[in-house]
Amino acid sequence: MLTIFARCRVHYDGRAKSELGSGDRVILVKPDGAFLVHQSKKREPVNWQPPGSFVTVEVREGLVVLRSVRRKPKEILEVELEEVYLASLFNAEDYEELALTGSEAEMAEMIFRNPELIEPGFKPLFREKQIGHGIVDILGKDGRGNLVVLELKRRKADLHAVSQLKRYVEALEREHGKVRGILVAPSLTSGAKKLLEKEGLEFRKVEPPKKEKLGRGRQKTLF
Amino acid sequence: MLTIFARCRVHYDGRAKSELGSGDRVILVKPDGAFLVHQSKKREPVNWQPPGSFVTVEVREGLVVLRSVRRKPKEILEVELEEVYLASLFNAEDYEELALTGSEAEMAEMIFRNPELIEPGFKPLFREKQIGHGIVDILGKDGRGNLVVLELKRRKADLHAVSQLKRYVEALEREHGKVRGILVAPSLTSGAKKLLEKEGLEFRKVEPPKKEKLGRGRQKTLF
DNA sequence: CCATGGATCTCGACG
DNA sequence: CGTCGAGGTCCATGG
Repeated sequence: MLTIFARCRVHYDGRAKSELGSGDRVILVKPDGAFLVHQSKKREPVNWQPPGSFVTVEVREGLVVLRSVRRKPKEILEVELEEVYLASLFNAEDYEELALTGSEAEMAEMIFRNPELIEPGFKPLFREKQIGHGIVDILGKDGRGNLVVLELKRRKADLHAVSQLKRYVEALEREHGKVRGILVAPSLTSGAKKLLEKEGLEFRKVEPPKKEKLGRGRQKTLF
Repeated sequence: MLTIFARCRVHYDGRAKSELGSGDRVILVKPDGAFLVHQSKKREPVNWQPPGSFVTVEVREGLVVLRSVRRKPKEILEVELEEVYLASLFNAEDYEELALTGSEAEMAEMIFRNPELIEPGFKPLFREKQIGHGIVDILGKDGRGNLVVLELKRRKADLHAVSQLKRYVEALEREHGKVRGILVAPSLTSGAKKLLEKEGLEFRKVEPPKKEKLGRGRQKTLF
């Protein structure tokens, strides 16, 4: 990894186009082609290039210019180095992957193992099931044999989540009869609650589970 | 800005929970409280804390531990430094803001200045208009006096965009009569096209404009 | 390659 | 502060 502290200008053209005037930034170039330009504020880089991009260095009018090019979509990022304060190369050895818990995927596993979290008699049948217009989180049946669609959210559900659920319910109702739609989340925004009620959809309060023992991130390759 | 190259372990608990075993990473701590841990791959930090978090340093069992705490939601990030290869402090002076063109906001401006991009006789009336369930990009009327909702996307529109548009149309049709919904984007995904047609919604191909002369980012405060 | 949807999304705007 | 939606979103997963 190459890290540079420098006063620089940045030019980007691709999906959009941007200019950034002269100022001090941290530049990070990763071996996979990822390229980051960070100002002294915010979590997000002010400019960047994703992994798979290719870096070159050239001198233009006495200035060193870093140029990162991405194919498909065609994007070009150029950093004019006006004054380099420090440049360092870091050969990072890292064989570890992040192990994370509390995801929506774990909510789904929990519901499959414990369907009464939704309601007594609920039977989950499919996971990530492709239907007419989209991919349903969980498709199952209730105690009376009605088709039930679950839309899971690991955090507070908003209007978008309700629209998503409604789209699935309507797609399924074209082939089957009445279909129940249940939004499963820790909570709802005020607007989501209003729309949910108006559309005749349901809500179950469920928190994403946090495992105590976190496996290695590699575990995911075992499935 | 503080930058550290180190072999470290990372522990996070908050909205989710994660563990990252020992390996070499770049750690970036910004004066606004943003805290980033980067592995040698990907554009995204493997662990982070957003701006507004507070960093402390402590020594635990002979190891230096960086601890970043966020209030609301309560989140804790801890980095155990096992071996520090380099640590540097960079006093970055930067008064420039990014000037970006090609955004959805600029698509909207273009349509207000040039409504026939949608169709002859179209009259845009409101921008970012709050309606029953959400906020409409552009609300206007067509040549025959019908209410028209535009949903703009700066890139290829997907199923999600169609659901959004449909939600707006249905909310408006509760009060007014027939309402036309038009998705305005450079292109559509296959699934979006199918759903759009089934729902009786329309599509107009429009590319986000790229300005030639980019103003300072500050310009946005003038509106 | 495209399509789909999650994310510790982040970020800005508005009420 | 919560709600809402954009984003050069990035990213993994399937077809």
